[in-house]
Amino acid sequence: MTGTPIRVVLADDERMVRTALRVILDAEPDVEVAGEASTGAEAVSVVREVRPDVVLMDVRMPEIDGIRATEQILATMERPPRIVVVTTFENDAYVYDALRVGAAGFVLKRSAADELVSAVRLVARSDSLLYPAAVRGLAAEHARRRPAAPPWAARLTDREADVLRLMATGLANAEIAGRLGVGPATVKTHVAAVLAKTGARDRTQAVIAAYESGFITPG
Amino acid sequence: MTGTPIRVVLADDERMVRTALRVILDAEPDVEVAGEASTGAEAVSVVREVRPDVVLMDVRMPEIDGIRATEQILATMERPPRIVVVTTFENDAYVYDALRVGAAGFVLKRSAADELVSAVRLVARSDSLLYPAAVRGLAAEHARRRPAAPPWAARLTDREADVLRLMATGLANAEIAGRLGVGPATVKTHVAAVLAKTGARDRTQAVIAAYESGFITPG
DNA sequence: AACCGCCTCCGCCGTGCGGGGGAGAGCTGT
DNA sequence: ACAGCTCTCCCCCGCACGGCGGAGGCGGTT
Repeated sequence: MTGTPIRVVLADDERMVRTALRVILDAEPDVEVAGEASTGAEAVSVVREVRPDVVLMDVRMPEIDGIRATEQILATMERPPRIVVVTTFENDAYVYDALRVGAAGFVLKRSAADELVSAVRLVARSDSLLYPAAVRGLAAEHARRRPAAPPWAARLTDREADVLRLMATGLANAEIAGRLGVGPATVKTHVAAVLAKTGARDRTQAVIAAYESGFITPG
Repeated sequence: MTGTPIRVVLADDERMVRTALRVILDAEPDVEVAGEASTGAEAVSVVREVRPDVVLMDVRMPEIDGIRATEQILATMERPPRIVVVTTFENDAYVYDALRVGAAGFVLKRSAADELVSAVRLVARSDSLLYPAAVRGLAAEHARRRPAAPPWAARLTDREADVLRLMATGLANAEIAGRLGVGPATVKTHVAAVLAKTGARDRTQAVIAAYESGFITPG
């Protein structure tokens, strides 16, 4: 626990917010504020320079907003820091964009001090805890709301279509079986039927066919 | 801090996992394991009975899976507990469903002990920290939009990107090898790297990730 | 009744796949 | 000179996958 402290960079256009955050974080022995930035562009350069563990990034900032700054940092650095987006409103539309470009999480400005500190510690030393990369695919996931009638769709039975949809979410046969409440052998039968009817050689080709034909759609 | 302990219910079909979780949590003075369940149906009834603060819910369970158990608990209780989904794979498709039905978060089984404890404490006493209720509106509200650059695309090497593209056309390893003019063993190495970096369990999940992230597009 | 499509499940079996190592060559930046 | 990354290739191993054939039940159609 008493190793090197968690190095944090604060990016917010309001000085008051920055100092508030700094006061909170400086009170913690294992956290060190390594830099500050007041614009998105500044944030990018400061982060590149000091190479922190965590960045607290405001969404609304002049020149470049927090989203694009996040995007640039994650895209251009080889070992990028974990970026926590700081926002005022829970339903801020920016939040969704932040998640999509790869932010590790977000905190509300009205959060209690210890919640903020918890968040920093959490993202600093866990790359797989609450809502990781998976969330970023969520938007795409739920956009699958458009049946487009592929040529072979009519030939698939209801059950086979169910199985194909679950295959296209990356599930293994045993998992599909659990989901549908049937035995693994049954799933294998349906999978075989799907492969035959779609002309696919394996489940991967079947999933590709499902995407390409519009049977299922990405975001 | 020294009020009533956080009461936790463990739901997992494997006894070993349950005891492991129990050992970890019992070591914490402010956490108390109030009950265990080995099936989804049992989880629902146990949770109703002991009324815990937090439920650690496995996704894969007999009778009723963790998703439906979560759904039932949240739907039928007036003050439902916070439910943390426990999963093995970061990209487990169940995760999306878990979020949609209202899970508070999820942890990976390979997480460190203190990460688990942090997660329990976090969800127990914060309803507005990392990824709160707002995320659940994501599926409904923020259905479409462009995924932009996937966070892992930058981390793929040129060769790995080549391999992923060929994987996404349905080619087997040997075929990719022939296409790239290298040996099959080399392709296997690249495939393994792609799986690791995308968090995919097998080539099918990797291809799905490629589609969903916009790395490749249908048509 | 006879037929047929669909769903459910059971074996057996070969193999491609993915995890776990390791290793050498080349190239870059310090 | 050295570390670090990438690309190349090798081994062993366990297992999920997919191909094969077979079977029973159930509901429609003829």
